[in-house]
Amino acid sequence: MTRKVQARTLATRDRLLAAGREIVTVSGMAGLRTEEVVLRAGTAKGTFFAHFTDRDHFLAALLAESLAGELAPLGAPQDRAALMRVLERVYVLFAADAETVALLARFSGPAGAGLGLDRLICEVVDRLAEGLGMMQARGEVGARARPEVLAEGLMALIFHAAASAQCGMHGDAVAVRARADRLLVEMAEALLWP
Amino acid sequence: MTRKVQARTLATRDRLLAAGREIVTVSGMAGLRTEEVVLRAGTAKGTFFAHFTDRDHFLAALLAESLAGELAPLGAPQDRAALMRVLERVYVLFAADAETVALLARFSGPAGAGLGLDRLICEVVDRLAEGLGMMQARGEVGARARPEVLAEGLMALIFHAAASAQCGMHGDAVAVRARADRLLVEMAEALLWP
DNA sequence: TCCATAAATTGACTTTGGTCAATATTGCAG
DNA sequence: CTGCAATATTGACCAAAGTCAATTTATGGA
Repeated sequence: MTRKVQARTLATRDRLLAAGREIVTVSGMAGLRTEEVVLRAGTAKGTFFAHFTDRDHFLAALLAESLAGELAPLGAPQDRAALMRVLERVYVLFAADAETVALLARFSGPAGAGLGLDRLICEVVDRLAEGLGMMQARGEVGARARPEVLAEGLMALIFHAAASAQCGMHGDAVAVRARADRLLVEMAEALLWP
Repeated sequence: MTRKVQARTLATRDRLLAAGREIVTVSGMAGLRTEEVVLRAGTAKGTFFAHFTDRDHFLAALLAESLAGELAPLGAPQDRAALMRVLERVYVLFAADAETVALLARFSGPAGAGLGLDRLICEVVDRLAEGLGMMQARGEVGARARPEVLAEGLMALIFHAAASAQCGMHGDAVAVRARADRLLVEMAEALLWP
């Protein structure tokens, strides 16, 4: 017989996530140790892995929390300029650091179902598609593809630009970033050309 | 004073890579243990890490070897049909498994400089751009962006489709794959529309 | 209230990636 | 050929993720 989730369970999960949040703000995702998480949360190691499949799933949950707060305010863009602002904003969030890029690559698709990240991305795509549909109706954007396809294409460009912007240990990080940025804009223009 | 690379060094590196190749064909990338690699190669653990930064860099080197053999035969596509065949081929190679997708996401950009993967991708992009340039001249493909930009955009779409095709533990893997496949084609058409 | 059992938690233990001071081998100048 | 400095190799050791049998705690029916 299957029972309802205990309040205790949710409380423990929240304590773990809160601990994770604290650590990430101080040491970044790369510096997060599960030992330290359970220490701060006041649980045993096993509890951590009873709640989250592995370290990466935990980080993905933290990232989803954090991105949700940033992405929620972004509504459907009403014109080309607003669209480009949204793309730029999402790109900046996604390219924040190498960990973020890796987590998004791994969990933003169907593989991340149930973690929050996938739904988050879907919502952004839906809002983009909504805006694109209106722009297509006004002839502001080409109608060579359905709005949903265009929206997903734009997300693909953002992911790619974010990945490209992750320059390992080069000194020319700024140049690489600028190039990725420009590429995103040029490709978006090509895709949207009326 | 800096000396020339010893033959011994290259031999050791080759033994490690050969061992890795064997293991991957049997157990896949996820099943590769560094212990087993050095056991088969007949070296100490430390030698492995003297040659490769970490396990992922080693896997990236293996992947680069393997992809090089597959990508080299692909010339510059002469027309739209040939272009779509190349895209499909590259997509299939990249979407082979979750490890491949993750490695490409991490090392195909500037972060993977010197590992071979980045150059491999660049070569494909260059050949695509070459073909696209000719097609643009014939009016077969839209000239809304420079050929190099279009080529990189197409690679972005391939990466995205490959990532989307990685369905964790769902039974509907086939449906997900088909959706990713269709998306790639539709977005490519939108980008190339004359 | 009481008990059977599902669910949650524990922490010692295992696995595995990665380090490093010590050692062995090689290239090269004299 | 010889000695020395650069390079390569070694393997014991460490750090941290992840496991699991045992234990505790909550739930819902009788």
